[in-house]
Amino acid sequence: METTITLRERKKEATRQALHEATLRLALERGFDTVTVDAIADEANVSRRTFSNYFLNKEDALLYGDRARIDGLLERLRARPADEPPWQALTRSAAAQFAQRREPDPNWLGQLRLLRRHPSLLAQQAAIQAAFEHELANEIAARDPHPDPMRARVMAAVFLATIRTVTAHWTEQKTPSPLSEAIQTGLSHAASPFT
Amino acid sequence: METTITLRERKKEATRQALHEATLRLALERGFDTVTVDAIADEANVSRRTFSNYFLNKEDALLYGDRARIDGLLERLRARPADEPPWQALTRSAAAQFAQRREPDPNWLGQLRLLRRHPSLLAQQAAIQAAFEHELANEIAARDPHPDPMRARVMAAVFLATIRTVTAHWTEQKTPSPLSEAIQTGLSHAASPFT
DNA sequence: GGGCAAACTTGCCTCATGGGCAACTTTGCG
DNA sequence: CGCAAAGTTGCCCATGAGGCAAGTTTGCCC
Repeated sequence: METTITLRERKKEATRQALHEATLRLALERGFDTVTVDAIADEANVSRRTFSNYFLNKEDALLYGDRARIDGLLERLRARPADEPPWQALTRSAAAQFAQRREPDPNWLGQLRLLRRHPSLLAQQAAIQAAFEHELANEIAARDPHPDPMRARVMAAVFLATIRTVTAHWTEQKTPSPLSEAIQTGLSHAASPFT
Repeated sequence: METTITLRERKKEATRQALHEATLRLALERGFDTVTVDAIADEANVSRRTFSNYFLNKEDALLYGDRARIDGLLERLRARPADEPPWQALTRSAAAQFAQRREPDPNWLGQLRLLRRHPSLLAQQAAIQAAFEHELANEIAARDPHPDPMRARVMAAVFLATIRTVTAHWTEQKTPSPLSEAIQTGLSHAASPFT
């Protein structure tokens, strides 16, 4: 599943990754909005036109990692026992996803720092998550003995919003505590009655 | 509070409203992405340059109503007794905000229909709400006897995500039941343990 | 190994857009 | 009534998205 078989596909993935990294690197160097797509394409040694073949815009390219991370989360979720209650499956998947690296990827931290300052990135991130919300909601409904579509969607939305919020908050505080802990705390807040 | 005193301010508001409505009208007629800013400005009898003075882009103009609605929500929240527990204050504010009209504004319904089909609108909406999240979180923290900043933010995010999700869901189902009910149900889902 | 088709990249072009600037018009107020 | 502030507009430019067609690379079958 990991190994993309054909050379063509491996190259494609490499290009995509290169563009993503070029975007991040330049954005951190010069500030996100002063970076042009031309510059990014240059940095990745492809034409500007090729950039457009891979990403819709700078935001999209920068947040490519987010897409991957969320995909990972979804995979973990699907791998969990089918009879596990939805919220527990979500929590455990999140735990697995965020616990993996002892110290977080510096690239990712850089991305988060940018995210905080640029509303256009926030918007794009939300759009990415919204696209996932449906799949997430389906997965949730599949585990619910009395599936209520709206409840499933709300749960999916709450889950994603919590992760996004906690991550943002964690980034702003230079908290020494690991992110995975913060996520668990946040999720438990979201899961317990707000009263 | 309602009456803007000066002529200047009334005119400004009228222009803004005209641009918003022109955007909605044209988007419903021709489809959101085939409408140009030029056409909108024309329809509202101002120059394209003036459009830019009021809104960042088409999405922003279309979602002007959302901004207003959210502002209303915040006002209602602030008007509530200071010692009311946060989640209850939120729920009641939402109830007041959504119960007001017996049958929803057809313009708003049109807007919601567009929202569903256009990710760029979803993104913009999320950005608007994100900008709001801080104020909401502050209001929440102010009501919490043991304020935990992260918890307040999570609560704000959960609240907004729930409203957004329920509204979207309600729009997709032609449910005969009123939106305000759906919102209350959704909020109660979000507030009760997901277990 | 050769060769063909599909996939990918690139350059070129066009149209839309955001926003700076400066001239002009409208409104507020002393 | 007249000036200053606020708002509008036209002009301009840098950037961007994406269609199209020519050129290049890769996959695959003979």
